[in-house]
Amino acid sequence: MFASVIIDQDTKALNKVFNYLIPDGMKIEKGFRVIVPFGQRLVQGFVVEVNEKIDFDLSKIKQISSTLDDEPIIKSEMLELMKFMCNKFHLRLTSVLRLFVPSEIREGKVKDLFVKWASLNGEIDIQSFSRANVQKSIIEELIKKQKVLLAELKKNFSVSSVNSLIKKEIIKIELEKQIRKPLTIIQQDKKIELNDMQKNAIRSVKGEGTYLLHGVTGSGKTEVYMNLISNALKNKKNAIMLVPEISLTPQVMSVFKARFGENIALLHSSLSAGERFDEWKRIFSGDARVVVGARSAIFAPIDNLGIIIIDEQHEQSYISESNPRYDTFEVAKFRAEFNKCPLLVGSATPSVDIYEKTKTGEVKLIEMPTRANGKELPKIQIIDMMNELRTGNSGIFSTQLIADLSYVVNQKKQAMIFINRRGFSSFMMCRECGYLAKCSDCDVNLVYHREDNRLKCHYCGKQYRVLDKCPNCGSNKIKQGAVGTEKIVDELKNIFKDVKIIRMDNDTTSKKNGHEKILQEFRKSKPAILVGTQMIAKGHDFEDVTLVGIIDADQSLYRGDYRSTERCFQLITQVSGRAGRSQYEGKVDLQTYSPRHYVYKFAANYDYKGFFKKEENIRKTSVFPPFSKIIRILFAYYDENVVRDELKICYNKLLKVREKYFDSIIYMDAMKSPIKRIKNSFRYQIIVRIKLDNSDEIENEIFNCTEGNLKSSVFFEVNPESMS
DNA sequence: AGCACGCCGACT
DNA sequence: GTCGGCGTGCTC
Repeated sequence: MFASVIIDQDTKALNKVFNYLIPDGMKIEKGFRVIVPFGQRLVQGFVVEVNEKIDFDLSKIKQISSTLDDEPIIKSEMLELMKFMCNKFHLRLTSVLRLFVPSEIREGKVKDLFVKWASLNGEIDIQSFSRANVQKSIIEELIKKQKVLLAELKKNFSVSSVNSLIKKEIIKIELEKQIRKPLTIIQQDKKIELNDMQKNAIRSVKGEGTYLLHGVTGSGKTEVYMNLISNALKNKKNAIMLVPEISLTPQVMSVFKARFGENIALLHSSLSAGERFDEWKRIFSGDARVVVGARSAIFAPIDNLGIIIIDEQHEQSYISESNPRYDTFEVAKFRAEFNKCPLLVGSATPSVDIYEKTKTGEVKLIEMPTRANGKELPKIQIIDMMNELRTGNSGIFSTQLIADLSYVVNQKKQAMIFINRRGFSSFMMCRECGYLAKCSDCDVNLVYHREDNRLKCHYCGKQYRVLDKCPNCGSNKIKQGAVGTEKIVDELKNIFKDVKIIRMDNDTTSKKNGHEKILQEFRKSKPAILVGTQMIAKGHDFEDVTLVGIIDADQSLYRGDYRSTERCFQLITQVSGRAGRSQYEGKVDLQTYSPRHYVYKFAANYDYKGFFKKEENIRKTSVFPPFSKIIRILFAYYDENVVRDELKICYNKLLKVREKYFDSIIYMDAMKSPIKRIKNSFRYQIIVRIKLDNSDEIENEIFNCTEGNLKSSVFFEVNPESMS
């Protein structure tokens, strides 16, 4: 018998299977990890197939050295998924396989955790310890308690006495496997009476297929999810639920823990290696039947799925931005089809892409148009910042926002100020000559961070000392430019002297539990103003927040990205949802320099359908996704000439493809990437926009043009989230 | 990825 | 003469 093995080394050259002979008597199945001789050394690999015959020169074949598993670590569903993902996203076999097995397991560095119990090894004659008093009392303790934790014994008596008793084999040690449980707040499960809208939603999800739950903020989507998961469990099936990393807060987790208890496994980025290892094994062994986690939890080794749920479907984080790049929705759809179970995605602001699919019937639409508590959504006021300028206010805050903030402060309530950037101010710029401080390894401007008074590169993390003189012209008029969270906090502190003003962004939450600490502090301070980036927009219910200010709504709008309007709409809706969650009425002040843009009118009226219709129309006439496909091929290498040459080779091949599909290719061009250099690699890219008919075939032909023996790293993306 | 093989310059 | 630089190519 022969085994087809994928070598666990993520290189272009090893992106294929190697055949090995299975030694007599060795148990090998699909999905086993094995050690095989490879060249001059031994390497780890994954068995993906077992065959009787192979198409390979038998004289060159080697034997498998050993196995690492006695049951498949990769189940057959995942092997199918591997093939699907390699095709769909043009990925390497190994990079996909590595997604399925957490590095803690793959590298074998993390082991099961054991606690050591000490007990007496048979009958002991206590009289024989006349001289050794400590040892005597240890034995007395053990007679009394039978079993004592070794660590406790060592702490309460003396380490050396305990050790000598172990050496004399008077004490025996037993190992007990310990499961490392991620810390969660224990909370009582509140059974909530479902309303008709929710009951209807639950009833609508029946049988295979993809469903979109479009429910306004506060319509009670989470209850719907939990009921559907309960139903799956009742039917002896398992479930996966994905949420954006950012909303995996202890609060959210404790709600699920309260409902599903020991059945649940949590997977997210702040687990320790040991916790992740144990959670994964609990899922693998079938002990955990509900997996709740961020993007990568879709690869959880759980079978017999009864439902897959993706919450906040529109979130960018579901499309992996770094390698391997994949779209979680497509993976979830594959797994749902494989398990013949429903896939439910939910959002208050679905992506244009998925909503379009409800029109074609590919996705079934379920609507929850009203809030569960019957409260009105907060009123959104559009504030024209151009008008502020005309009336002589060139500050960050409009007079309206200041007035509303004062009101909130007087009422001892809370407000949130939302801003799109981090850092004190974006860039350091010389007012004399226009010099901008840049990173030496990346083609990006450095960002000033006041907390540690340094300049940082947000792409490679390199840090620099602050400039006091312009290195170009020597002037000392080198200053920060645009507005960031720190600047806003400073200005607010000037206006509201005795009010608690809290900042929350990437910098202040980077420490462990930093997130939680800030939110707790905010929760107990009244009045208070919380200033933050995207992360304040997600899933926190603060009863006393009655005002939300959006400082620079336009930020996301004019970036030349076809998705920027939809993002802007999502952001406003999302942030607005933070105001007036309880009995108090909420208000949103939306500051913009382009108040007449259609996105604001629809957003202010919470008119998703109206927005979708307008946006759909624009995308259709301009032939942008979902009515076309955008392919981006990025080349990166440290030698600029090499990248350019290799890009040219690829482009020349592409010209032939364009000739062949002339009517289908709307646009094709090669250029420098907007960020020309990252981590000392020069970045060049080709953008191709193609019509939808035949697009899979054309996509594959385009992909083929990128293959060949190239020095550059090549990244191939369809409808990328970002072009930089 | 690693490791061998191979082809050129520097030197105990 | 040889030692060692790294560019190229292969690993069932």
